[in-house]
Amino acid sequence: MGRARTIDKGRLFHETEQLILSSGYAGFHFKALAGRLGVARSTIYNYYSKKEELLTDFMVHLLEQVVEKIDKVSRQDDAVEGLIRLWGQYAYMHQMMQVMPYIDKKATKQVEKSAEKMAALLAEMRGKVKVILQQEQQAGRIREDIHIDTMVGYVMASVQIPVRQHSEESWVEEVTLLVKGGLQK
Amino acid sequence: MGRARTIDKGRLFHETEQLILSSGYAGFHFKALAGRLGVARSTIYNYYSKKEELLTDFMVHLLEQVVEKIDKVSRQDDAVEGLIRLWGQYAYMHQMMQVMPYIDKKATKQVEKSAEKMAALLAEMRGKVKVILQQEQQAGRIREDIHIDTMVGYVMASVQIPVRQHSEESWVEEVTLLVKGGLQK
DNA sequence: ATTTAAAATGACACTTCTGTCATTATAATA
DNA sequence: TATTATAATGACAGAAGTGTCATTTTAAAT
Repeated sequence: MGRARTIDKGRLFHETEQLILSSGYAGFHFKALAGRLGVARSTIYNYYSKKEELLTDFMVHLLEQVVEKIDKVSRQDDAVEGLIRLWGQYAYMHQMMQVMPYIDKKATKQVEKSAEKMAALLAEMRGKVKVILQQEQQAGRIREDIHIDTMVGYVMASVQIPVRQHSEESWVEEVTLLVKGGLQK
Repeated sequence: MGRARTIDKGRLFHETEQLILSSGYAGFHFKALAGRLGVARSTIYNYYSKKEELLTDFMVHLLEQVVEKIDKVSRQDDAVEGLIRLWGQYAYMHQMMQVMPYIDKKATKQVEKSAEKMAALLAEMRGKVKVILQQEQQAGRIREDIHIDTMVGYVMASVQIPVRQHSEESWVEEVTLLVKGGLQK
């Protein structure tokens, strides 16, 4: 019994993502979110009592998705290409992550907890990339004259290479060539 | 005659930069800025009547510096290494640029004008990097099987490889090796 | 049809940033 | 020392976001 809910976590997350991508952290507030959802602002407080809680909860959700996919990638044949392909799919994640530093992590206990989880997931992500590169090193496919953490940073940074003048597939192809072989002939 | 100014554009720019680097766009407002400068908030309005004007004016200033330095780099022996070294010096510029999308560019005519100039300077920057890469191609030092714009994006993205566990010099060295030669042995 | 539990809502008080302006302070000049 | 031009300041009104709560709406159960 009782009245049926008009919004669910799925829509909440989807509109949160869209709002941040279009307006950034400064433009992310419950008034704008309510407008997108077609409900009154106060309605959102029935789901999350602070915008920081909604945001960090969503971020954790997003990172968990990506970490899971990295696991699949690491079991693939060409793991480096797999990573680049994953970056292509989650290119917007990076933009989402950039709002992290501005979140007041001490807003509530819940936020604090989610923030810790986010940090842990990001570390896990870097760790998994590192393992992949080390596997490639052992297979003799990757150089050993450079600090492994620099190479991890290098692979992670490639997510930011802008695309989208050609197809996503050709982006993956070209970026993989560059990350593996560099600029040189 | 008249009272002497207590702040100048140099300090204004410096504190603007520091404030954005530490608090992002959300934390950039005249109250915080006045605190850093040690003056009343209303004092800043004697210099800039909108925060968007101050911000865009500063951005133009910053971009002009970098564009000028790219010119020097392009006349260097190893231009690609020169670019990476420049990225090392201006690593924070990228973080500054990320606030651009959130600026209300129609705040005033002045802001509109500066925003146009910023876009032009960014395009000029990319253009200069492109020319450098084309020169390297003609010298036979760089591959020709990948869209030039993808390569420009690749070089620009390398600014985001995190450093700073080792020295800045070893960052330049390692990142140059990676950008030129990739991960492969 | 009535009851009821849960969800949605609008109104209210609060906080923070914005932009202006009359007043006050100060350095140079007469 | 008195004058004057310019800079700095605090106070004010306004705009926008936050979080709460009493009231209203609605779907299901009786």
